[in-house]
Amino acid sequence: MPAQIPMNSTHANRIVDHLWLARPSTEVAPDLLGCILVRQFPDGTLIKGTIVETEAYGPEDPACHAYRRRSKRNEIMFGPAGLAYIYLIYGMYHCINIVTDQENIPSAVLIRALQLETIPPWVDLQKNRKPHRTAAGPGKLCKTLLIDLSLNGTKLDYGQPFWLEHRTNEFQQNINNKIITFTQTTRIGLSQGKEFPWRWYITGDPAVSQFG
DNA sequence: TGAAGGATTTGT
DNA sequence: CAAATCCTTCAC
Repeated sequence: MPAQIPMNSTHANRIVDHLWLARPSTEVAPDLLGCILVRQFPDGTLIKGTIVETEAYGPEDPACHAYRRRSKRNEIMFGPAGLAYIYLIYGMYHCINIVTDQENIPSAVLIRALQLETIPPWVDLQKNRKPHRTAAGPGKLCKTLLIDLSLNGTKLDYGQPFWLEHRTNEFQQNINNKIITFTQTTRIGLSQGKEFPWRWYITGDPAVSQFG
């Protein structure tokens, strides 16, 4: 049994629930900016990071893995909101998505970059010249948080290998006061569906995986 | 059954 | 700009 952390009321209110994620990915993706992805390991170790860059994928979207048909790889995308859809890309990197919208509507948000609260001790700081870019990019993010295919289909819930927490009040106030702003633009690395502006990031954040 | 290519990253 | 590297998809 993995170590359990007692859930107090402060904590419970912060957990992102499935209903909140059961909306179109294009609505959820910008809302996830500023939310915190928490990774919990079997020994209880927690690594937290603020989401600073996302991309939405959905039905009628030629860039979506499930655009053509349901398959063994993409079937998690058809599941209920709140599952983790993880896939292997270019034979060497993993990417993590949050499944959104209603069941049977293939839809997910790719988490492209985190601003980490603390750098995990297993990260080679010699190699990572800039600590704040340790989780900049979907592949590096999964490498840093030790996320691979074994976690595909996991529910994002308190006590699980990962869960989501809502924005802090301070973060939300900074949005309200326009101290923090978002940029919406086109997605990265696609051959189809390039024209859809379904990528969002925190303007000027140094952990955003790519500018331009 | 085989070939092409990918929601990436790194180093030349 | 090309390599690394493996799984999925699609064509034959």
